[in-house]
This record gives sequence, structure tokens and C-alpha cells, in this order.
Amino acid sequence: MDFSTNPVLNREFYLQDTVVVAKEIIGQILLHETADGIIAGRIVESEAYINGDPANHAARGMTMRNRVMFGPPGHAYVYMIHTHWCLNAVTQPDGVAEAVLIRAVEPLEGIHLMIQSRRTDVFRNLCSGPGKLTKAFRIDRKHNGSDLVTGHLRIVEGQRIRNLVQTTRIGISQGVELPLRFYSAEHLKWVSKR
DNA sequence: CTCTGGATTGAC
DNA sequence: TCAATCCAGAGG
Repeated sequence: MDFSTNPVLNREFYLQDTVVVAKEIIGQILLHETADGIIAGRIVESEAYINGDPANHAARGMTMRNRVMFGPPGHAYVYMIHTHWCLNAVTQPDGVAEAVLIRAVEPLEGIHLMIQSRRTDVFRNLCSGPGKLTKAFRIDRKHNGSDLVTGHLRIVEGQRIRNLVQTTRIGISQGVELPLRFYSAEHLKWVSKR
């Protein structure tokens, strides 16, 4: 398995409606070329954060933290929650602050590196949550603003998912009723638990 | 269920 | 300066 030669998802992909991006990103491959080797996995769970959405970090305007959300599409917005980093893909044109949170990944390549980073060898716990997958993939604040189209951390073409489930989002206190979370029913084993 | 514990934000 | 808040995770 070597996903580093798969075609990368281009800039236009991230210019689509954010809910469409959140759906279509399921099944694609998150890939990180590190000095120690390639780490890759299939995205199986996502959430959309959109305009007019109270749970969007950018809902109350631009701050130092959320400024990359206002930048061009196809870049990584990485922020810390509690003690964990979370990875988002910025969508929409420059000036519009929307993003897709990547919540879970099925481990595919570089699993020994994931085990090393996560300090667990329980496969289904390696990447089944937003904080777990960033640790497994060695993603942190230095990736904030990095380009997911041209960089070492990128998203490449995977497979199309037929059995997509749409539900409400996890862990938020506002906008709880909005059905903006998506996961692949075929990959339930790798999806985070509520 | 509880405990852990980093960083941002906006109030004072 | 400071405390509330935040898109968790681990362990029991």
C-alpha cells in the first residue's frame, strides 16, 4: 500500500458547498509524509462548520486563533481543544470562514508509527476521534495554515462511500440540532463514539 | 461517571 | 490579570 502517489484532491474540491465537502471527504485518504515514513488512513467521519452556525469558531468574527478559516480553501485549520489538536480542512473562497472537521480515520499505512505516537496498540482506538487521529498522524500547531493540496500533509483520492449516515454533531453546546455530522456506515468500527 | 489539564477569549 | 469556556480522551 502506497497512497502517496494517489491523485490529490484539488483546490476546486474545497470550493464546493461545505456540506458537500463534508460528505465527499468521507472515503478519501488523509496522508502525511513524515521524516520517519508515510502515515495514511481513510477518512470515515466528518463534521461541517458553516456560516450562521453558532458552533463555528468564526461565528463571532476573526481572531488570532481562527484566522486561517478566513483564508483560501484547501488549507489545514489546526486548533487545540482541552489537551488535543483537531484537524479541519478550510472550505469556501478567501474571506468566507467555513471548514470541515475530520473526526475519525481508518488506519491504513504507517500503523507502527501510529502505535508509537499513540502509545497504544488497540487498533480501533488509534484514530477513532479528532484528538486521537492528530496524535497518531503527528499533526500539531505547526500544521496550522499548511496547504492540504501541495504539502506533506494532504488529502488524496480514496474510494467512494455508498452508505453515508447524517446525524447531529458531537461535543458542542450550540447548534446541537443541526445535522452536520457524517460517517460511513461501512466503517463503523473506526468511527468515534458519542 | 470523574479526572486530567492547554490555550484562547473577553471580561474586568 | 484572570476565569469561563472549548468541536476530548482515558480510566473505572
